[in-house]
Amino acid sequence: MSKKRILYVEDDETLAFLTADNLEQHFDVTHCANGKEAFHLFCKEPFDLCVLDIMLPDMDGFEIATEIRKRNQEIPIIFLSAKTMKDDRIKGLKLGADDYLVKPYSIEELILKIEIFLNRSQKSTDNSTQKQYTFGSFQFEPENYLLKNDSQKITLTEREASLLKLFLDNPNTVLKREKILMELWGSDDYFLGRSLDVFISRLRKIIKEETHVRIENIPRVGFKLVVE
Amino acid sequence: MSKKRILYVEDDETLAFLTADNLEQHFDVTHCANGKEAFHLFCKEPFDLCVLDIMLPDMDGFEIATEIRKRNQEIPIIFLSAKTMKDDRIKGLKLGADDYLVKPYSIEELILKIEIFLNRSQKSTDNSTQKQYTFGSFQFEPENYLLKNDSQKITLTEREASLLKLFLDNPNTVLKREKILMELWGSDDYFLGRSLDVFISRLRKIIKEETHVRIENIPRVGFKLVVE
DNA sequence: AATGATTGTTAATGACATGTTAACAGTAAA
DNA sequence: TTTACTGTTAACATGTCATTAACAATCATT
Repeated sequence: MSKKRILYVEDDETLAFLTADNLEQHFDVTHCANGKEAFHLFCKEPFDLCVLDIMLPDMDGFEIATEIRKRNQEIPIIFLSAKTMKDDRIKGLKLGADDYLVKPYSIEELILKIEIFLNRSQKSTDNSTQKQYTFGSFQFEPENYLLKNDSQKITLTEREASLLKLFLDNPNTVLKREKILMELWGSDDYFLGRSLDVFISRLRKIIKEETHVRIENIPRVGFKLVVE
Repeated sequence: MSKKRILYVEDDETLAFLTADNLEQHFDVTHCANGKEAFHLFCKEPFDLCVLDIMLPDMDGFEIATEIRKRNQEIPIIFLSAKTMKDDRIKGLKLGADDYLVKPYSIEELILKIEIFLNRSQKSTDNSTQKQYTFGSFQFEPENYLLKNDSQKITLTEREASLLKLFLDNPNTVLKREKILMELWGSDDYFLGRSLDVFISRLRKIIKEETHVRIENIPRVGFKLVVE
C-alpha cells in the first residue's frame, strides 16, 4: 500500500523539522507553518489525516479543525499543544478532533496514534475487496465458496473457487498458465499444469449451460474467460 | 439508537462507582472489578467498547487487552492508569489499545473519547447487541447458555454456547477454522482444531432434528451454518 | 498428412481433513 | 475428599479433495 498522506501544521520550525523527518519514514508528510496555508492545502489536495498544532499565527488549530470538519467529517484530526489544560483538551475533542497530544510528546507515541486512526478509518471505507460477482445467470460469492443460480447452489472447493475468482477478476483477458499457477499454486511445474487442466475442465462442466460464458484455451499460452 | 455497551474494568470501588454512575447516563455500562471475570464477560456477551484499568488483581489490563485483541481486532480499547510513564502508554498502544487516559482523568474527557471511538467503529460494523437468537424451532440465549425448544431445554456448556453464538452471528457464511479458533480459543494449533471438530460434532447432534439448519464443512477452509 | 507436444476429460490413488466416541485431566462444587 | 462436569486429547473410522495417471482429442510444425 502506498504511504498515507498526512497534513502536518506546526509553526515552530525546529520542532517541525524534527517531527516531519521522523514521520516521513512512515507517511507521506506535507508540512505547513501557518493556518491559512494549511487550510488551502487541505481544500486543494487529498489527505488521510491531519496533525495540527494549536498555537499558530493567523488561524489557530481550533479554527482549522472547525473548517476542516465542515467539509469532511471523516478525516481523523490529532491536536498537538503545549497546553496541559483540561478545558483545552475538551474543546479540541468537542470540535471533532480525535486525539490530543501534549508537548513535549514522544514521536513514537505520535506515530502509533496516527496509525491507530488511519487503520480505523481505512477499514470503514475499504471496499476494494469485492464480495460478489455476477456472470451469466450465476452469482458467485468467493468468500463463501458459493456459486448460486436460480435452480441450484453449488459449494465449490477451495481451488475451484480461487480459480474462478481469478478468471472473474480478469474477464476477457488471457491469463498465462504460468501466471495462474504462480498465483494459485505458488509454483509452476509440469504436473501442476496438468492439475490446472483438470480444474479448468471442472469449471467448464459447471458453467456449460451458460451460452455466453466460456473458458477458452490459447494453446501454449493459457486460458481466457470469455463473457459476452 | 439503543445505548452502546461498555465493559468497564476497575478495581477501586469508589472510583468505579463514581465513573460508572456518570457513564451510565450515556452508555450501557457493565462494571467488573477483576481481570478474569472481565475476560469471561467479554467472551460471553457482546460489547461495543472496553475501558480497562491497568493495575488489577490477577489479570492486569494489558493481559486483558492482549486476549481481547486475539479474539476481536475491531473493538475499541481505552486504558486508564495512574502511571504517567511514556513507556507504559506506548506499551498499551502497541498492544492494540486505541487511547490512554491518565488518572485522575476528567469524566467529561473520558466520555468524549469513548464517543469518538464509538462513532468511528459504528460506521464500519454495528455491533448488534443481540441477546436472543431464533433458528429453526430453537430459541437461544447465549448469556444463559440456554437452548430452548417446545419439547426441551438444553443447557449448553460455555464453549458450545460461544461456538453456536458465533455461527448465529454469521449465518450462511463460511467461517474459517483459524478465525473460529482465534475468536474462541485465542490461538490456533492442530489440537485445538481437533477440539473444534469435537464441538462441531456436538452441536450437530443437538440440532440434528432441525431439517432447515445444519453445519456444513468446507474442506481445508472451515464451516458454515446453513439456515434455509 | 505425419509427428510430437499440448490440452480435454475421466477415473484411480493417496494424502490428509473431518466425524465420532471414549478416555483423560483439570477445576469447581458439594 | 469426593463428585460432577467441562474441555482437551487420543484413537479410529470415514470422507474429501488435489493430484496423478491414462487415454483421447487437438494443435503446431514440418
